[in-house]
Amino acid sequence: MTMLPHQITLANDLATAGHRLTAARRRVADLIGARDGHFTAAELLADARARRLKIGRASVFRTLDLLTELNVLERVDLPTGEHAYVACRPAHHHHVICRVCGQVAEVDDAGLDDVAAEMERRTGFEIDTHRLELYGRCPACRTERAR
Amino acid sequence: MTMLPHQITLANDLATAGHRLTAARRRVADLIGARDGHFTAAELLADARARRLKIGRASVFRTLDLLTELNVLERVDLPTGEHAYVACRPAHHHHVICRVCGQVAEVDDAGLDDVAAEMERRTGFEIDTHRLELYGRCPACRTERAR
DNA sequence: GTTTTTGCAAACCATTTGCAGGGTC
DNA sequence: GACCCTGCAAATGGTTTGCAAAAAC
Repeated sequence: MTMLPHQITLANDLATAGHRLTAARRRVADLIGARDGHFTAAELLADARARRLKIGRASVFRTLDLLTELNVLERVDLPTGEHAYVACRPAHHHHVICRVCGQVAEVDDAGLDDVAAEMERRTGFEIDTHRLELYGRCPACRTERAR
Repeated sequence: MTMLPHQITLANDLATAGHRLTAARRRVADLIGARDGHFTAAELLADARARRLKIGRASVFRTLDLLTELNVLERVDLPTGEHAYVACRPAHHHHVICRVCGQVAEVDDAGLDDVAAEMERRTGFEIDTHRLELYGRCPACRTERAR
């Protein structure tokens, strides 16, 4: 449930997982670190262009995939249908997403397992995974004028 | 938590919501009714072609959007990243999706609200929506050989 | 008759892939 | 030096759009 800078971690994770620490990857990691909240591949690409960084479209996608595999990035589907990514620690589970500013907070299961168990009981399904995404307004955006 | 035939409903809903009940829409509704579990736009299109029904690609997408707006269809994002649709009642509920056969069961909140409330408390966010998708194996696929 | 829908094809957008050159270990 | 990674541009796959003809009300 915290929002930490991840850029250092990102680069590290790449290196330690037996992947080469290249300029392109470092740039993508920086761009991600410079953002907070969720972001799409397109936004990252735009950021890169804005900063006049030379990164190929494909490399951005490839790096995003790689980081997702390493579990330092997670892909979420926004209610709009867009695919976004959020940086997060490799254990954690669910995301609360601010629909005003895009800020993301992480929360642990907080009893969700029990709910899943209950649903398992009711449906007869054997449930092995679940995805929960919550949307609302972050503390900052809440106070900012009733709106 | 049931799986009912929806085709009749689908057509009805269209008509009563001030939309024209056209051949194309009726065909899409039939195709949806003939499926159980989730399906993608592409699958529906394939079904139509298989049955030699004349429906334009665009009409399928347009009808799908329309039905989604009417809340008789819901769009879910499979873990694979695919977009699928499931027919369902226009109330708040969640889906349990069988990863073997694609069968979908509906469940109501079963205590999720409390979990959400807890997460609200912990993060300071004001949560107004959530999406939960559960994946596993349905009763039928469970019994079908340990696998 | 007016307004909504359709089907088609082209347009679009996001993501992927093949490949030759360049960088990293 | 070997292998991994990059950038590019072209290919792809899914979804949308513009428009004139056709259907619904």
